[in-house]
Amino acid sequence: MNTSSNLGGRAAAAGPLRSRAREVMKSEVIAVASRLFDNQGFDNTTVDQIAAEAGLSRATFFRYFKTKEDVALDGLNELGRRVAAAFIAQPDGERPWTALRHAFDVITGEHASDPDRSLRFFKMMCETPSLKSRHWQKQQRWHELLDPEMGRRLGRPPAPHDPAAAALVGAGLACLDAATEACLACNGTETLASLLDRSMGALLRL
Amino acid sequence: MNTSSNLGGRAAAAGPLRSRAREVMKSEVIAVASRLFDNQGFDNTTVDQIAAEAGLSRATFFRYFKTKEDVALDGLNELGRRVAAAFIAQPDGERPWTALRHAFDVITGEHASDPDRSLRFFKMMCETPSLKSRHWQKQQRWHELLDPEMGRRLGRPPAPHDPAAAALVGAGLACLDAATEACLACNGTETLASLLDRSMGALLRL
DNA sequence: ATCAAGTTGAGAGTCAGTCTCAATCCGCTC
DNA sequence: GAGCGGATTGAGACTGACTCTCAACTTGAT
Repeated sequence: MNTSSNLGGRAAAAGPLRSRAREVMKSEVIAVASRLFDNQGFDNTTVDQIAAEAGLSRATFFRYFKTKEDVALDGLNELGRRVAAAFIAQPDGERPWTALRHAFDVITGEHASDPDRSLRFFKMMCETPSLKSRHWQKQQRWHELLDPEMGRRLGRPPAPHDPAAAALVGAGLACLDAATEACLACNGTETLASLLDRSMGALLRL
Repeated sequence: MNTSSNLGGRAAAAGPLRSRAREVMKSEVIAVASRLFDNQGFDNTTVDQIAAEAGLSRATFFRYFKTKEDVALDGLNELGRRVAAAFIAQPDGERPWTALRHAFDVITGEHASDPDRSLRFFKMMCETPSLKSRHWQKQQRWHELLDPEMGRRLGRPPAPHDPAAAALVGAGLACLDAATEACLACNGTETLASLLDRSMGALLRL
């Protein structure tokens, strides 16, 4: 239970760059927590337990993660950045909706690379309201990155408070959610990519 | 601080029908809480304070409302039911997207009937992540009512795990959110209805 | 060697939400 | 009108997430 030797060793190994050490710490905590979440469920795992098994104090845990949910959702920030980058990288000739669909291939690709892990994650999220809620919150922050590019692609004069760009991005994210739910409902027998094609395609013929 | 006289009086007045008394109690608590939220902000108001001012114990408060957020969002359940009813009431000849837009007039009407109160509510929600989060959760439950009707209107053979209906409803709700944000951003100078027209109209030409 | 800045653990405190238990209130029956 | 049974309440203990403060320690630069 005494963690000082652990901490000393880890800090020495991480050594030079503070930010690097921080990332190492984070991913170790995430690894420990993921195992606990898988074994006992998210709600049945306390922060004290994660902290104890990862070898840090509860106070330090909250210095690394704002909330318990954030341990499980750490990847979403970078994922959002990657989706935004992919969106911006789409050719200008592409229609906005199609460009957004292609940008989401960052996500479908992530799913395709390890469908089992992905499905387990979806399942945990659906069973855990607080997690789903926090997931949505983090996804909402993607708007900050995606809306401006969507506005640019719509090519309108920058209307003062035009909700069109935000509406399109929000609709895209809603399609993503619907596809995710469907993917979970059919237990992964259909790919996320094909379900997303159907979701976003359905909006083409309103 | 002693509330027994209050309670005795209220209970006696409510008398015959239990469920009626329950509604009266709820709306009184909501009134007290709304005042506190307006004056001090949502996060700065504790459940103990609401309970004390409304003349009931904290335990009883949680028998009436699952969470503190639910006091502020009590109306959403009935609002969802009304939107669903309006959606079902649209003529079958209407295109699904247009029918959904018209169903949302239940909400735009609510906004139009008291724009100031509505704007204050939007503002509190935007300033309070836990509230926004819970609002989204409650709105997600509208899917249960809206998706089947949307599926019916799409007139497809009931595909096993087709995400189309959920995607359309989710997209509609995203447009509603975008319109709400825009309405708050322009401080109510544009009506929610016109902003919703622009949001949902933008999806017609993808 | 030392000094300053950053990081940590310990521990107390706040608040939401759950649970149990005893007291009370209600309508009902005898 | 006395008592009975179900429902509602308040009191209070308890859990767990999250915040804050403070003293001890580590690290890197001097």
